[in-house]
Amino acid sequence: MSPRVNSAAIRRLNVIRVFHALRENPNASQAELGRLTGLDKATTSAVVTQLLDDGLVERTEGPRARRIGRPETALAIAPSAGLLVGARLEPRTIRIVTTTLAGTVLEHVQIPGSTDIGTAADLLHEGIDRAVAASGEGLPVRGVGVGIPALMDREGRLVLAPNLGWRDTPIRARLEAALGAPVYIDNDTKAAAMAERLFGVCRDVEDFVYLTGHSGVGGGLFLGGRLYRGAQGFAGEVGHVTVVPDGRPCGCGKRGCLETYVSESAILAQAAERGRDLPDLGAVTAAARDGDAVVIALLDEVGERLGIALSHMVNLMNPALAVLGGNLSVAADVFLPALNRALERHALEPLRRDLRLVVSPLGPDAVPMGGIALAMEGFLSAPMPVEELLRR
Amino acid sequence: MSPRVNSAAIRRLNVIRVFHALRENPNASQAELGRLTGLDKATTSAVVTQLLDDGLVERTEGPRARRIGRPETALAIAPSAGLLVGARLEPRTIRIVTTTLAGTVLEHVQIPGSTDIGTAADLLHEGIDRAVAASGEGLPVRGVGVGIPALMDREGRLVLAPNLGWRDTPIRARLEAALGAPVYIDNDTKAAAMAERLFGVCRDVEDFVYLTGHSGVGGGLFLGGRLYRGAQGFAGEVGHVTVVPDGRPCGCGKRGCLETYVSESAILAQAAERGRDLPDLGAVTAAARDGDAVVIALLDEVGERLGIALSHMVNLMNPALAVLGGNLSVAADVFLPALNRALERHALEPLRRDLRLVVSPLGPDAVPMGGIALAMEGFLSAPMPVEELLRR
DNA sequence: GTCTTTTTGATAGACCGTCTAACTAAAGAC
DNA sequence: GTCTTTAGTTAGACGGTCTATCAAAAAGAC
Repeated sequence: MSPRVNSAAIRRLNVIRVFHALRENPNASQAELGRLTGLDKATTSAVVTQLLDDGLVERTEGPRARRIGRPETALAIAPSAGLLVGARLEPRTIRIVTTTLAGTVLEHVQIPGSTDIGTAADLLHEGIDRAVAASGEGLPVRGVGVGIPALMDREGRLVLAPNLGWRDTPIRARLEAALGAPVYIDNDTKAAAMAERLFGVCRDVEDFVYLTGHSGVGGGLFLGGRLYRGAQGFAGEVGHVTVVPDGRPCGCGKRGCLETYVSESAILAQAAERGRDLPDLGAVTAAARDGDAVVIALLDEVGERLGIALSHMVNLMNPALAVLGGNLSVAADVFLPALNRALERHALEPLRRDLRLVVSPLGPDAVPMGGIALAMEGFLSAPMPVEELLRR
Repeated sequence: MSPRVNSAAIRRLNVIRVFHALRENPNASQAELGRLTGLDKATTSAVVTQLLDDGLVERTEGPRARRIGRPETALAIAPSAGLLVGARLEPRTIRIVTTTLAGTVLEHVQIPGSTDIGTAADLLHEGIDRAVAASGEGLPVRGVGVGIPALMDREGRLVLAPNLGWRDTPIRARLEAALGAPVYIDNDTKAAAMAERLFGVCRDVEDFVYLTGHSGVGGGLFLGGRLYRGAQGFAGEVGHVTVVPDGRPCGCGKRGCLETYVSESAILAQAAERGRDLPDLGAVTAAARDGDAVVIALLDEVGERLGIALSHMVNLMNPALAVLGGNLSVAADVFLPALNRALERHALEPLRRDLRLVVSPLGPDAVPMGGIALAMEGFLSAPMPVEELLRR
């Protein structure tokens, strides 16, 4: 049965619109919010009044434009309205960020993780408590968002992490019980794509793909103005797209997967095979910049293979933008020419012509900020997702 | 600026829900429609009253369930409410279908096409006039939907058809001026996917991919309950996904595209290269069934290559269902084993495990019925109130 | 300094939705 | 004939957005 659509649903939708407009434009006036959202000024007034009453928005001493007419009163998301928590959960490290409801970062915490998923969840719980304590004096936690390098289903169960040995854990339920706050949890790359959309380089882009490298290689699809999760929640597994038939064996049991060539560990392994023992991707990139022909050739191959996979995405999904994040941004400038050559060879010209290719500006906080994005969306559309319906 | 959301928008949404529920369940009662759509019975009553007043719905002599209580009054989409026209426009043949607003087929027309896009458009215009004249006595045409084997942008301009030499033609505007009815026009495979969703095998599926072979190979993506068009409208170009590095040259200028191996002409060409001169795909399939090892090996390769491309789609989009249509359904049973082997080798296990693979039941009318689907959706969600539309 | 102009923001009232609750209608059950 | 049950209608409550109007507050004209 589909959710009911009534006046309350409309209001909720318009509250979300105004909230995001104000988040993107701090110190905006009511009149400006009306222009930004397309809402009537009477409606805007009603919505803003509600947000003020709810304590989510407050009047500020914004800089006044010295203009003719009655001066506007500046508004902003109230820092006292509560906290959001975002986290990246990985076996080696757990990274936690707390922000205001507007997404302004308050605290960073980084702690060691655990290869045991249960222990890792406990550590995350402790870390969040610590980060929240450091952030506010009695501020309520409005939502916790977590990104995990694993196949996550739509109910927040960890289904499988091929490289980590994690499987079948109802981690969302577990954390929600422990934390006593709403928990939103998803694949780390999907979370990062959301961060790119809300805080990064894709704010006005309705259709983009996000590619990231870390232990593996992940893809996040933002299609038609929504994060696309797929039937089971597993969409975007670009790391396991075959780029070399019968190629290198992968942790997933197949062969020739993209991530057996372009993940950090894969690049280091290939470098070692060619007689270059390097500690990390930074060293690899440095060697390439120093003119080491073997390493340059290797990164050329990396770019080419990434380009093949991206070409598939371009041909299939016709995105307006492709974002390279995670480790991929470290070496991006070195392999970009090869990647572009691969695009020219494999992507259909009219689709490639208007494709923009950018490096993520979010750095190592992309995934935790993705958690913030998930929590923010979850908090705002908590009761009922009308947006979905109205987009059809 | 986003579209305004007000009470009228809610009503429009609920009208659409009720309409589709009634289309899928002819002779349903108001009470049943309320249960199907989740709407309150008062709301259902209001919506049905409006639809009756507008003449879109009529009371029928449906079979009455002999049950306790007041008997229901059966409803149905009124055949007198108008016509929809669907068409497939190709250089060789133009196929036209007319239906009621409910999608019940009234007339089929098939006429020769033209390799000149302008001439083809004129022929389509004439053919539609003929089909409409044969269908109804003064029934208004509520919408015309057309599927074309070309890259179509979101405004209904034909951008490029690599194989046909067609490019840059504002065909939607042209037809709309000529026909005097709203025209909805899209890539043929996208249209066929819509047909599959409204009339075919995907009625309850929110996430599926549609693969079809004709002159080329096309893909239609239905993601998250919507037809996905991509940033420019070009999404789904699976025919130009590279499946063989440096493989056979393609009309698009690249090499190794899927459609250079699995389109009908490509299969015939490959058969000829191997000493089997066969007239069409039916003959190829027959030869394979008769045990011709060369042809069997060829179709195995076809299945394998299709499987590689489908694996990319599965890994990237995690669909619940993949539909094979067009020519692909002719030989499907022969190459299906090879296709499944390719899926096992290239698609991630948790994504493949729950994937259903089916052959389209719509046959050669898939694209024209897709036109019907486009026209129906267009008519229902036209920005104007339905009443206004009916006055045209 | 005063008046006019301009813009912001609030508010009343029209209008249009859905939903609750009460009602009427029409059949079978007894 | 009366009761029970289900279908469908309708009045009224409630809550949205939108139009129109008004008060407030500043700059500019004089």
